[in-house]
Amino acid sequence: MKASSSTSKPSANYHHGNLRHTLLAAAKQMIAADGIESLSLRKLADKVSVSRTAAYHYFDDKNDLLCAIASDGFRQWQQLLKQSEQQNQTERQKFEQYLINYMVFATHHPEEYELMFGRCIWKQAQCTEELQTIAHGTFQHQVEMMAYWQSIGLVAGDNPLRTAQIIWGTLHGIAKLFIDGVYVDDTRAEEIVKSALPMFLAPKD
Amino acid sequence: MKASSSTSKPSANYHHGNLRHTLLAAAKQMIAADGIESLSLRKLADKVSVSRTAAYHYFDDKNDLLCAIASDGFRQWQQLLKQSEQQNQTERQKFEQYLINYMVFATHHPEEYELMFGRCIWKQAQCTEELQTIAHGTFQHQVEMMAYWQSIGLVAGDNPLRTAQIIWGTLHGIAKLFIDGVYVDDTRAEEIVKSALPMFLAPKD
DNA sequence: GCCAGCATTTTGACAGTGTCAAGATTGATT
DNA sequence: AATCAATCTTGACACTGTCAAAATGCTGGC
Repeated sequence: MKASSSTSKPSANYHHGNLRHTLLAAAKQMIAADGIESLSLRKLADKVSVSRTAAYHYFDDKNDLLCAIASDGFRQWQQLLKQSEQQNQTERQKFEQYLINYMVFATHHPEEYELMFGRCIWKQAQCTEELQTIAHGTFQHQVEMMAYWQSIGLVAGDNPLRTAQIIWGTLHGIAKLFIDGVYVDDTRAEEIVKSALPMFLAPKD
Repeated sequence: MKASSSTSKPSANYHHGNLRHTLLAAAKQMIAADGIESLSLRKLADKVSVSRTAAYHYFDDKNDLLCAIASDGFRQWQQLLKQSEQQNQTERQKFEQYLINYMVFATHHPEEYELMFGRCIWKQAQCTEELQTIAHGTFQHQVEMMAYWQSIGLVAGDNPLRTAQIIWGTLHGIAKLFIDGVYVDDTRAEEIVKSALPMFLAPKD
C-alpha cells in the first residue's frame, strides 16, 4: 500500500530508515545554533517531525545522545589531527600546528567541545563506554606525541604524562575561557596560544 | 512581642528575617553536596521549610541566586588572596603560593568555582552587574600582580595582560579538568601546578 | 488598643522538561 | 495472507522555573 507515500518522497513518519543519523545531525545543528542547554528532546523531535519519544529507540537517554555527539566530535578531532600530521613540516612546526589546531577546533565547535570535555557528560552524568574509550585513546595519543617531542629535545621536561597534562590544561583553560565568554574576543585565541608556545619549548641552550 | 516565638526558636514560616541569607547558605550546602545541576528552587525551598516561590522576593531569578553565590565565591577568594599576600615571604614564594592557592580553592570548592567561571552564568545566562564588577576587579588585580612580578624579573614575558591570560588559562584548565572529572586524582592537582611553575619563571640567565 | 498599610510569604496555575508503559503502524518472513 | 519484530506514537507522571493573585503577619499612627 505504502499508504503514507503514494508520491515520491517517503517523508512519512514511520521507518524513514536513518532516524538515528537524522537525529544526531539535527541535534548538532540545534546546539550549534542555540547551545547545549537549550536542546530538548521534544524540540529535537519536532524539528525532525517525529514523536516525542521516538529517539528512545536509538538512545537510552538524553545523556546517551549527548555522548554520541561527543564521540563524533572526538572522531572529527582525531581526523583533523591525522591530516595535520601527514603534512611534512619541521617537528617544531608540527607542534605549533597542534596547538593552533586545538584552539581553532575548540573555538569553532564550542558546543561540541563543551560536550567532549565538559562537566555535563564527564561528571554529573556518567559517560558512555564508547565515549570513554575514544576519549582515552585521544589523550593517550597526545601523551605519546609529547613523549616524542620531549625525546628529540623540542619540548621541555622529561615526564611526558605530566607535560601533556599541563599543556592540555593550558589549551583547555584558554579555550574554555573563550568559549564560556569570560574572554570575549575569539579572534585573539590563536594569538594567545602562539605567545604561550615558547613556555613549552626546551631551552635552546 | 515576638508573637511567632513564644518559645525560644522562632521557627515559624513568616518573617524569619534573614531568609535571603538562609537561602544562600542552604543553596551553597546543596550544590556542595549534589552539584549545581541538581539544585532546584523547589528543593531549596523545601529544605528551608518555605514555600516554592518565597525566594522570588530576594532574587529575580534562579540565575540571580546563582550569581549571588558566585559573587560570594569571589569575595571568599579575594579574602584568601589578601591573607596570603600579607605573609611576608620571597616574591618567588608568593607567586608559588598564589598558584597553589588557586588550585586548592578550585578543587575544594568545585561547585562554587564552576559558578564563578563556568558557562552557566557567563554565557547562556547573563551575569549580574554585581558579579561582573567583582569578577572584573579580581582579574584586574591578577594582571597587576603579574605586571609587578614581571617588572622585578620573576615572571617571564613583558606583556602582563597576555601573561596573566595564559597563566590563568593554565590554572583554569587544570582545575577544570579535575573538577569535571576528566583528570581523576584530585590530590595530584597541587603537584601538577608545582611542576608547571618553572614554565612561567623568567630564565635565571 | 485597634486599624490601615506594608513587607513578606503562600496558593494556584501554566508551560516546558525527561522518561516510562502501553498501544499503533509498518515492512519483512514464512 | 498471517505473523512477527522493528519502529514509531499516545498517554501519563513527576519534576522544573515562573507569574499573578491571594493570604498572612508586623508596624506605626490614632
